[in-house]
Amino acid sequence: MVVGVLVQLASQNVDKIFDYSVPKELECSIKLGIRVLVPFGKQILEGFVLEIKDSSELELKEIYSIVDYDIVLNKELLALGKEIQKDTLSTLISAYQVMLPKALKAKAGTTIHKKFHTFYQLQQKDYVGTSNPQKQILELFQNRDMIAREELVAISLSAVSTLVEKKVLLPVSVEDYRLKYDVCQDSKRILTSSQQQVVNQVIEGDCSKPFLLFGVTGSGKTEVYMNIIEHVLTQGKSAIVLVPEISLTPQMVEQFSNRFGNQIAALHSALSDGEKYDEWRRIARGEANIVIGARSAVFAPLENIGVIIMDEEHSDSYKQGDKDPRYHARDIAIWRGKYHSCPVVLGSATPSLESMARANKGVYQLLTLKERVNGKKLPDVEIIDMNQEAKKSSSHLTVSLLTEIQDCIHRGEQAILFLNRRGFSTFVTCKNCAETIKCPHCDITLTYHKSNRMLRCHYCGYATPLPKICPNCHEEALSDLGVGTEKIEEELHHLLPSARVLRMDVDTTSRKGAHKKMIDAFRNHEYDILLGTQIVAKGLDFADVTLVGVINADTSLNIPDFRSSENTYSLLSQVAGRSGRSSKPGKVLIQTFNPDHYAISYVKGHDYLGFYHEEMLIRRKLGYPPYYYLCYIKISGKESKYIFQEALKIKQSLERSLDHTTILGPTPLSVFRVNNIYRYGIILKYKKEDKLRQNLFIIKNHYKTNNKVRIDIDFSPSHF
DNA sequence: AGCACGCCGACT
DNA sequence: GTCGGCGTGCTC
Repeated sequence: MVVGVLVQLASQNVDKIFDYSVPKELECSIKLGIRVLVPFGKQILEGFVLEIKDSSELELKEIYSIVDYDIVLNKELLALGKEIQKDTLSTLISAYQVMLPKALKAKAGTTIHKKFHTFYQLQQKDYVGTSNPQKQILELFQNRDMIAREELVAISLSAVSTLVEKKVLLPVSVEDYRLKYDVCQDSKRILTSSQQQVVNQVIEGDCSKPFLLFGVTGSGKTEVYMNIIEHVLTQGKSAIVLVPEISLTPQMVEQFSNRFGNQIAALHSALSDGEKYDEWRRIARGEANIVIGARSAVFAPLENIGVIIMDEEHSDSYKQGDKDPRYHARDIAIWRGKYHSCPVVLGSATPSLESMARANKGVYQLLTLKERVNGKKLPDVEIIDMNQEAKKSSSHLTVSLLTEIQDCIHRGEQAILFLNRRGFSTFVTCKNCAETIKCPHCDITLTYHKSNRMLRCHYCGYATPLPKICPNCHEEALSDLGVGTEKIEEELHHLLPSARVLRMDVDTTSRKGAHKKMIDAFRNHEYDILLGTQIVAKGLDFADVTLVGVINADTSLNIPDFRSSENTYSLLSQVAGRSGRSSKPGKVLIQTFNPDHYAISYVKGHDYLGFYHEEMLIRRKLGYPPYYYLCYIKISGKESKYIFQEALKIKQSLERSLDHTTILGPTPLSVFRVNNIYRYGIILKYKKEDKLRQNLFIIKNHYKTNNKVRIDIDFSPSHF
């Protein structure tokens, strides 16, 4: 017997299948998708068995040993890995490694310490106890087939040992799963008719096309998901639920665990590697049939999937952009949906433009939830023009906002204050007229480089020195902006001394469990105001929050990215959606220097479609997605001149080989030098380019032995 | 990723 | 004459 093995070495040069012969005694343990140890040059490495055959033309070494007796990559995942390699031009090994928990990756450096608990199983069903404790113990087995040692020993230690001696009970070791979920049965709610309609369409409709569930904040999407899953479970199938970042949506996990108990497995970043491994194992063994998790949970080793749900489908956290394979979980979900012939549900209150455009073209099936459950109205949104306010006071909190906060607290209700911190101080704004300086060719905010006092466009490379005076109002008032939550907290203490403020950001929630504690404390009214960044924007559901204040709507608008309007609209809508979710009407105040910008003004009317149509016009005009595909090529290395030369060569080679593609750059990345590595980017825009992957593959191949140049390719980057 | 092979500079 | 620099290439 001969096996084809892919070694766990993340190097392009070794990313191919090597043949090994199998010693006779190991033959019966060989299966596709297990890991084996193989001699590789002078070292012994772990690898995946991808092929099993009778012979090979080469002279072969023998497999050293077998690592897994259970398959780690099933047939589906093996096929999916090849697809990912083809699609993203990543190495095959990176595609497989991203599917598995870190603990299964070679050289993780962490050993898994399993905890075992002893349980007892009934061996002889007809045995009747001879003593009272024995009878008591045996009675417990009437409706359970496995009982923990502690429970039985509590009745009588000696009776347990007698029963074991008589072979009535069998002790078994069971891995101690670190996470337990308890079911609480009464968490089911009755669906509204529109919710029910959506559920029916998913479970009865045509599942060959993904569904886009467009539902306003508070329309009860989670309840819809749970009902679909309930139906899927009755068919004996399993489900995957993807969430942007599970630590941001603890309430969702709670709802699911209340409803489905131990059937769920949660995979998220707050778990240790060991805990992730436990959960992954439970899934692989079929002990959990609902998987909830962030991006990589889309690879959960479930069999017989009945539905894949992606909540907040617009979130850019679904795209892995920092390392290979640069995949989008949405694409993987759709691929797996096809494989299992099951529905894929993409849910959002603010769908990505790509998805909505596909829905409009009929590529996705659009499902809509227009209203909040129980007929609750969406909150009133008021926009505060900071251009006027900034002249009156230098505070970040306007009088109108402070007054509303005060009123809200007096009514015994709560407020969320959102500080938009993205794009922190890399752009320049005029303090007098609020003008931000844009690229004349790209309609993109220029990025300010402090080191050489230049403004630069990261799309086309245009650069200009930072002017002394504002080109719009000719005042000498240009400055870069930046505020932190600490600063706002200080101001609040000063201006509203009696208000109890809970500050929540990366610094305060980094400790394990801190996030949940804070949420509970806020829910229990230990605080009046929840102040935070992105972390307070999404998924939270507090009944008594009737006011949401956005301190600075503009920061996300000014980041130099073609998606900045989309991200801003989506973010503001999501934050706004935190207000007035229960019986009391909600209000939202948005402080902005750009009150007339469409990404902000459409939030006022909760008019996603209005925003969508306006943004689509701009995308078409500027040649961005969804009208064009993008591909980003990053060329990096230690010698900046040489890197630029090579980047130029790549551009020229692409110009020669591609017919229907716009090629921009090479331009230096916004952070040009990182750890003394210089980086250039080339952007490709295309509608249809059959030869693209083939040509990029050749380029990547060409540089794989050149350790002075590193090439990273990202198809459909979420940002540059 | 390692590790060997290989062909050029400064040393016991 | 040798030790050692890291460029190039291979690992079934």
